[in-house]
Amino acid sequence: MQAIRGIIGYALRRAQLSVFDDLIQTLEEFHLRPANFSVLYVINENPGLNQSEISSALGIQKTNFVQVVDRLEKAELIKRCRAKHDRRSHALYLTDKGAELFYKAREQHKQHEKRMIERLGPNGREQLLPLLWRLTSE
Amino acid sequence: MQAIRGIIGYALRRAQLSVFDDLIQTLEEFHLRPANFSVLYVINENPGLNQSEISSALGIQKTNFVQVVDRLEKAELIKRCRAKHDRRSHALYLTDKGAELFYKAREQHKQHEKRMIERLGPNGREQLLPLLWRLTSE
DNA sequence: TATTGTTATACTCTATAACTATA
DNA sequence: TATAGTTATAGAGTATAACAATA
Repeated sequence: MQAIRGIIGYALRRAQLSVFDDLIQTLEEFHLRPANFSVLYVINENPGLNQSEISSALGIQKTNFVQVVDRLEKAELIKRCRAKHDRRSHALYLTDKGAELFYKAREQHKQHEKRMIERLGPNGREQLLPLLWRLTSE
Repeated sequence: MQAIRGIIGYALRRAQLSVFDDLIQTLEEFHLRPANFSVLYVINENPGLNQSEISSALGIQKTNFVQVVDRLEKAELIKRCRAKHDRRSHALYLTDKGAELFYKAREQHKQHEKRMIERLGPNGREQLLPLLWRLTSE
C-alpha cells in the first residue's frame, strides 16, 4: 500500500468523492444536487424549522444557504413562510410538488445507499457510521 | 439521532469537512493546501513520476493538475524535468527547498493525524481505513 | 492515431463583509 | 445591541473542449 493511503484525511476525501460520484448520478434525473436533497430531507422530517436552524444542522453557512433556498423555492419545491412569533425568521415547508419529488428521489437514494452498503460488506455500515461521527467535531 | 445522520454520504461529507478544518489550519503556516501537501507527499515517496502518473494516483484531473504544479514550481518547491525517454512528459522532483518545507509540514501533519486518531478512539483508525477504501471505487 | 501537457473557460462550492428588518 | 435573513463578491475546486508537441 502507498503510504498516503494510510492518511485519514486522504482516505476520507477519496471515499467521499467516490460516494458522491454515485450520489450525484443518482439524483441527476431529479435535478437535485446532494445539498438540495439533504435540505428536502431535513424539511420533510422537521417541517417549520427556520433557515438558520436548518443550515446550522446541515453545517451550511447561512449566507450560502440563502441561494440554496432561493433555488428550491423558485423550483416550487419548498416555500418560505414568515413566522408569526418572530417576523424576522422564515419557516420552511415542502410544497406538494416538493414532497412528491422528494419521495421519488428518496426511493432512488435508497438504491444508492444499498450500493454503498454492498461496497462496505457485512456490518460495514454499522462500524463506519459511529467512527465518522466521532471524527466530526460539531 | 436525526435520520439523516444514518446516511453514509452525509456522514462521510461531514467527517471529511471536519477533518479538513483541522488539516487546513495545520498546513496554513506552510502556505500549503491539502492538495499541495498530497502532491509533495507523493513526489517525496516517488521522485521522477510524471504529471499524469501523479495526478491519476491522487484522483486529480490532469488539466487541473497543471495549475497545482505551476503554483508549486513558482514557489520553488518542485521542479519539472523533461524525461529523456519520452520528451512529452515532465518528471517531477522536490527541490531542496521543497524537501525542507515538506519535512517540516510532515511533522505538523503527524500531530494532526494524532488528533484525528484520538477522536476515533482505540482501534478506530484500523477499523476506519479499510472501510473507506472499500467505498472508494478506483 | 494516441498520449502528455497546456490554455481557456465556466460552473459549483465556500468564505467574508456589509446591509435590512425585526427583536 | 443582537439576531434572521440578504446581497455582493471573491476565491477555491472541478469539469469540458480544443490545441501543440511528441510518440
